Amino acid sequence: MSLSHAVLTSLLEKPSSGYDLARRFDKSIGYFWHATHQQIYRELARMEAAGWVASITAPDAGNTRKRSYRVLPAGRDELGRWALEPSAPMDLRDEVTVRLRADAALGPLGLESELLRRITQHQDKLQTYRNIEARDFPAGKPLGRNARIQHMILKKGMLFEQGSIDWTQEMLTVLAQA
Amino acid sequence: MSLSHAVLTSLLEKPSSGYDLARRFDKSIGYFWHATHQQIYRELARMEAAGWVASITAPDAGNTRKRSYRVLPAGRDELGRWALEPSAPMDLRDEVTVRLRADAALGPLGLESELLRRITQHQDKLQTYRNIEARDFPAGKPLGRNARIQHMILKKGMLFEQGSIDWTQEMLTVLAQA
DNA sequence: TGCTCCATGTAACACGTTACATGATTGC
DNA sequence: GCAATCATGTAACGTGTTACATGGAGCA
Repeated sequence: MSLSHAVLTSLLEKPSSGYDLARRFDKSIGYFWHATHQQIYRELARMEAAGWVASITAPDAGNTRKRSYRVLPAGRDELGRWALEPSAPMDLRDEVTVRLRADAALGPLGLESELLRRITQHQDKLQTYRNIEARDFPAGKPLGRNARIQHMILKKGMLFEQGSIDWTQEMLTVLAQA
Repeated sequence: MSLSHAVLTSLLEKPSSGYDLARRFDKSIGYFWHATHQQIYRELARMEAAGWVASITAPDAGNTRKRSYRVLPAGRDELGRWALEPSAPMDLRDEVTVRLRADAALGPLGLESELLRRITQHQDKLQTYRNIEARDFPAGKPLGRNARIQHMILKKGMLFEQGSIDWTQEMLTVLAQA
């Protein structure tokens, strides 16, 4: 698996506490790799035991338990090693396709409202990505290699959302025909 | 989760043995919902205990243990109930985006060959889908409601593969620029 | 005889989700 | 004082993966 490597990458970009990582996984990187805070704490504990990361009491901890994690050389090595492994293609397991197959097998169930709801969700997410794009990758500003890579990852999300909207709309017309 | 409901749907389309289901999940439906044979046997056992499906010794079992499963009314009801539940949006967790982020954080790692490999995989899958489309949904032939839904699901896969090819090619040009 | 495929299963483990617990800090 | 948020964690369970086991059938 690669949750640990996603966390390593995120930590490399910015040393953080588990809580901050969890919130970042709910925002930027997490749009592409969801994880709950329990998963993240578990991975951090494992990686610290493995010597991939180290933690100190966070500078802004005050009287709290807040800890700050950073990547150790062994973690960098592991991440570089892993990044070059061949990776499995993404699988597209979307519950809605199963529901549509069930609709086809059982007869019309009235999935239209669900599809409309999905379109709204995709539009919201697309707008979120567009806002991030406008903020982080403004048109006309020259970007470095890292920024261009990050921008492409964001674009992937935008393409996916737009494609989902278009496909769902076509699906609605199919359901509308008798 | 919904593996059980995916299996129910598949069984509804055609009563089958666990082995046959596993092979179908490796072909048609499985392009959109992967499952190993162990998962399927586990689900079948659970659903039989729950009264959603029933099994008999398969007609073509011979001296083997082969069993044939079919959906019971309780299973149909459950599937119809589930299909109208609101569903979570699909998450796009692609390992390659994590690897690219790692590349951005660590410096150029040489992911080009991996990306080229992915393009080939996406092209192969696209061709597979096109073959299925030519066989099951030939142009000019009028299709019923069910066939149109199945066709749309297949199209979703084709759109995804084509989008992945295009995006990966653009990503390669980004990596090629210094 | 030995090989491959058919067909089902057990066991162990890794990953993901949900519920709950604990205590400090911040803002009204 | 009270609620919300910050911050970390335990426990239980469900899902997904990997390795291995078992035995029949078909074929050279």
